[in-house]
This record gives sequence, structure tokens and C-alpha cells, in this order.
Amino acid sequence: MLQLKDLPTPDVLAKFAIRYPDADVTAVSSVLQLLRVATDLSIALDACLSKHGLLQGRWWVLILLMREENKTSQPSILAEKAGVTRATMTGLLDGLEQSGLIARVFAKEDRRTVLINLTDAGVEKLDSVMPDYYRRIRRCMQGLDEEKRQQLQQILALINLGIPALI
Amino acid sequence: MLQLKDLPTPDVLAKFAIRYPDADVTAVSSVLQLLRVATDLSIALDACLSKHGLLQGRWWVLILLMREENKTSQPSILAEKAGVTRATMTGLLDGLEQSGLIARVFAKEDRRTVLINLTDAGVEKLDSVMPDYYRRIRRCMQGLDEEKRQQLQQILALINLGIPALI
DNA sequence: TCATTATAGTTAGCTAGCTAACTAAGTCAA
DNA sequence: TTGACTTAGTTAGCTAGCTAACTATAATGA
Repeated sequence: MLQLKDLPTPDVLAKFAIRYPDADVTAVSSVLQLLRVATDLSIALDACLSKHGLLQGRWWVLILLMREENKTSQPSILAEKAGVTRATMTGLLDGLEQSGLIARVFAKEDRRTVLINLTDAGVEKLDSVMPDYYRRIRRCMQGLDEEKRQQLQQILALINLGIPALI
Repeated sequence: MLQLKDLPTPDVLAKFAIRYPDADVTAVSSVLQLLRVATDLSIALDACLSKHGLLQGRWWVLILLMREENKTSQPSILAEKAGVTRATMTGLLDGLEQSGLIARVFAKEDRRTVLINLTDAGVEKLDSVMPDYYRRIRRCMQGLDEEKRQQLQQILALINLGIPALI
């Protein structure tokens, strides 16, 4: 997402701001730091998942299924919730089916649709990964009290409001 | 980075917290929101760059070169600063060279190394993209005053401290 | 009722990352 | 001074995303 390691120093930003007067130095450095920390967080979480033989895409599919009352959903719905295309979801489900974590069942009422079912093995996988995952997130956020967490959420909501203006 | 669109509601998190007592609900939701906003931000910036025929990887190479006094560097140094492998940098430089934005020049003192030079066309490209890019970031962050920006940076620094505990 | 349109899922081929293995060139120590 | 190691860059082959095009089925409306 933001691979860049060598974030601009205030010095470098100031130089660029001379050449490009539109630059808002604190805005740029805030955005870059946000992307930097989020990327590192994401990489660290991926590393955690990969210890359990998973990757983010497949992982979220399992969680989305776990949220359902009957542990069942459809590829197109999963794709939308997971934020990937249906084509990508087909690939993710292929992998999960091969590992036995989900099962494809053909629906009777609409023969176009496939029902995706979280298998017992899938539940077991989640039960082994989730505690580890949650424990790591708890540790990572230990340094922030509830007040700071709330501040963060407010600030992120503000940035989120600004994103449409960016497009 | 975080494709997931359907972030867990407090309700869903509470249910998961019953099954997995290690869950720290506010920590999880803060982390997910952080990843969500950062991902949307990153996608929006990518869209801005692609309007100018660029992608993040190549873009950062141009900026890294622009930071240098003589607009020159080496693939391995660029790779390290950009946070990609040397193999990936080879590919990025191939593309930039084809577009005429950089030039490869062989060094005399160490015949293993190649010097990468930002061409005039490269400078022109930056001069056309940077103002647009900076203007967008300014607009996106308009809703945050300096105090909030500083708060954000402090909070991000705290999270950053927690990342090693996550691995 | 049957032609059109919409929907569900898949396939094929593209991309930018990655790792691992390679060549070529420089360094260093026995 | 030569054999082992290190460094710079590239190549080949992998991955998980993507888009576009496809098949099959369902819904709709003239």
C-alpha cells in the first residue's frame, strides 16, 4: 500500500513546498505517516495469519461465514462484503475448498447460485487463529487508553469525510 | 491492504468476544478502521496518479530521484528507500526507462553499478503531477486543524511502538 | 411466449509485488 | 594470488489482486 520507507523529512518537504506551493506540509506528512503505520500493521497481521497457513483474502471469507447464523453465504455476497470482485472470490473459494475449510453446495431454488458453507474444519481453523490474532491486536494497542482510541476514531472519521474530495 | 468492506458492527464484535475472550473490542475496531481509511486513501491517491499515467511504485522512484541534488541514484539504494526488493526495482526502472522518465547510465568506477538519472521528461512529469497531488491531499485534510493533525501523529507513533509486539 | 436484459459464477489473461537463483564484478584473507 | 565471500543487478517463476468475456439460469415485458 505505501511501500515507501524513506518518508520525507520536514527539510525535504519544505524544499518541495518551495517548488510546489500547493503543498500543505503537515497534511502531507500526516497522510504519509498514516499510510506508513497502516501498511506496517497490515504486513504484521499478514505475517500472523501466514503462520497459520492463511492470507488476508481467505481469512476474511472465513470470518464473514462465521458471522452468519447458519455459517452459510453465497460467493457474490461474500465478494461484496469482502470488497473483492466475484472473479477474485472464485479463486479464494477454490483455495479454501481445497483446504477443506469451506464447501460448495448447489442451491435448489436458483440453480445459478452456489451456497458456501463453513465446514467444521473451517470453524476449528478460526478457533485456533482468532485467539492469537486478537491477542496480538490487544498487545499492539496496549499503549492507547480508551480516550486516545476514541480520538483516533474521530480523526479517522474526519479524514474519511475528506476522501471523496480527493477523487 | 484491507479489502474488507463490511467492518464488524459492535454487535458482531461483542458476539465474537464471547467466543474469543481475548478480544479487545475497541482495539480491534480501531485497528480495522485505521486500515479501512488508509486503504481508501491509498486507492484514491492511486486513482489520482493513474490519471497521469503513473502507479505508486514508479511515482516514488521519480520523487526519490527528485530529492537528490544531482537527480541521480542507484537501483539498490532506490529499492531500499522505496521499500521494495531489487528485483522489483528492476521492473519499475524498466517501465520508467521505456517511458523516457529515467535513464540508465553505467558507472565507471564500479562496473557492477548502474546510475539512474531523472531525465528532463521525468522532471516535467513530476511538475505536472505534484501540484495536483498536493492539492488533493490538502483538500482531503482540510477538516483537520493543526491540533488534530498533531494528535493523529502522536497516536500513530504510539501504535507504531506497538507493532513489534504484534510480530 | 419468446426476445431481451439481468444475475451468478467461472475462466483467461493482465498487473505489480514477491522469492530464489543466477551472472558479473569487487573485496579480502590464507 | 587465488579461493571464498559479498554486492549489484537481472531473470524466471510464483502469488493475489484486477478486467473482460464467457456460460447458464432467471426475470421481464412487448
